[in-house]
Amino acid sequence: MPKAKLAAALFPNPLPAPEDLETRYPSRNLPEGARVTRFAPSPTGFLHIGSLYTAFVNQLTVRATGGVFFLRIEDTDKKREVEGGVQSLLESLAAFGIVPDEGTVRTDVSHTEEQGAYGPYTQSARRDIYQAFAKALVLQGLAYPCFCTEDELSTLRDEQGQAGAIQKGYWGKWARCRDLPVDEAIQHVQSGEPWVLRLRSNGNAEKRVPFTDEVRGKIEMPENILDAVILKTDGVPTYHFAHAVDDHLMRTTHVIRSEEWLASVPLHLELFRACGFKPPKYAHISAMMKSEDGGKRKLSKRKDPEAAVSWFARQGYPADAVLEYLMCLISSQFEDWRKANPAVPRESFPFTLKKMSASGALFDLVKLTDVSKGVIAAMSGTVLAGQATVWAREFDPQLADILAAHDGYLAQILAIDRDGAKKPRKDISRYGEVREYVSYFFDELFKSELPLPDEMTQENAAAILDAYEYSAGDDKDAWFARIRELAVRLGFAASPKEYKENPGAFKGHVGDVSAVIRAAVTGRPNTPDLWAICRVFGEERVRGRLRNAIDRIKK
RNA sequence: GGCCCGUUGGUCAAGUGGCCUAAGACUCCGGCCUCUCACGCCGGCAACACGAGUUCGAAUCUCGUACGGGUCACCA
Repeated sequence: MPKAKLAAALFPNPLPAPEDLETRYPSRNLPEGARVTRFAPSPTGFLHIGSLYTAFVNQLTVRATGGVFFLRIEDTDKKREVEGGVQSLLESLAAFGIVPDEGTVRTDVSHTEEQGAYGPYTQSARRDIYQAFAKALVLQGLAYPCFCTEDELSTLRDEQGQAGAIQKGYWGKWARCRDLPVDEAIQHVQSGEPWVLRLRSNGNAEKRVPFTDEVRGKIEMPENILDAVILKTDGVPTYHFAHAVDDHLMRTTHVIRSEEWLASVPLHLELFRACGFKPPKYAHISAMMKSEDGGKRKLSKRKDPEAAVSWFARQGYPADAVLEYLMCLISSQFEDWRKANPAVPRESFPFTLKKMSASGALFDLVKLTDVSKGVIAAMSGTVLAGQATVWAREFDPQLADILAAHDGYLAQILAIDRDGAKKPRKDISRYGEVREYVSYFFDELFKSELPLPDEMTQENAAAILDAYEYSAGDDKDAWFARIRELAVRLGFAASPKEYKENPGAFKGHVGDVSAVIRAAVTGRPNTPDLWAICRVFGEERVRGRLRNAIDRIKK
């Protein structure tokens, strides 16, 4: 039994039996049609907007079916691992409403723990499981140890590079260790030489393997012929092997991942077959792109700050806005649906993988901004104030201090033209804009300027401010009637229409008179409803601002 | 370079052989509403990558070309 000897030399330590693993992780008992999906990031501590998108689609796929969405940590490459990466990953995901049913789950802000019966969900803790299946492969002659060094491999690549149009990689006559006699292999192992384990591919490049991608439809590719590495020198599996073992044992039904994996499907299919597993369904989602120099390219972690979801938080885009935007990318029908169902949770949207676009979409910040304005417009003043305050505490401490000194004030300000309005204002797209939006309400931030309309002279402005008397008791109609009356008294038209009909007869119109008052109170040419603003200020502060403006003109 | 995927207005996209003189949304430009702005409403600009073929008929099917993207690691 030479193969058994090889297997024993390769794996001297006791390992679970594959059959036992099968019974330990039985088929899931789920309702008909329920799907099992997963999100499987490596813990680099950096959540890419594209990863969020993928995770989101995975979760969405499951929600309507009563299935399971789990999180698996792919930490098989210790070089890329980052301290605290898992924790920050979970936080980022949770902030965007991605909450797995199983796997490594956050239980509170400082603590994570595994949930579910198909664990461990962290690959570094599954070493024995991979090795058990790897050993079984060796026993069947479907895998073999390879002793080629990095140098040998790179000269192999050089030779292939010069050989022209041949398939690159470890196969055929290039696969030197493939046909190493078993005795020799055992000797190498026993002498302590480092080795990797490779799949002994029985693929044929002339044959084609058909499969169905859930978003792209039928695809045909040449069979895999590469003797891919499945166990690295340190005994840890490569992505490909871990994918086969984990997604089989965790009973994943749909592997939804980014497009870059499409090319390795033939390998994955061969791995599933070699292990005796039934392959899952695949869906490959196109990557998010960014336009540059007229072309498009993948959003890059290094070059594009907006590739990181943390960027959106810093800018103050509500997580909800990002998700709503992502929904637009997931299905073009979403916007219509949303218009018809403004308050329905997006999980209820009838979503299908098939409807997803097979081409990569440019990430459109302008569109996000529009969506975000809509999301923020739907918030009450109190809610918006709360969100903005939370944002400020993290990203604008000075603002946070000012807000804290005026408890409840921000909510009053933001309620203007918002709470109860049929057409709430849509001029804030990010929490980061709130500071500028409300600055004139706070004496600490107010810039005393007096932007007057083009035709308005200083004398006329002074006359208006001298004559104007603010009374906090007026309702909106009375308030405006007072301004109109003042306008007429000072030689301004009572309405813009009247002015337009006979411009020569007036100094201007009510709008100009209001503009002067607005400028005096707020320092700005445009604002939300001035009457409401003045109410929030209170009589004393309004009069104070008016007086200051007069002094300014007369100084 | 081999293999694979993709290509409808500036952007996201509907469209699965006749309903397409090609929908909708964002942007941009006009106008209306209006005390300003924002909103809202009305209108406008703007596209089937190219070439062959199949067909009575093609954005839609086939082939080729071009362009874009992915992949070819002991990274995922």
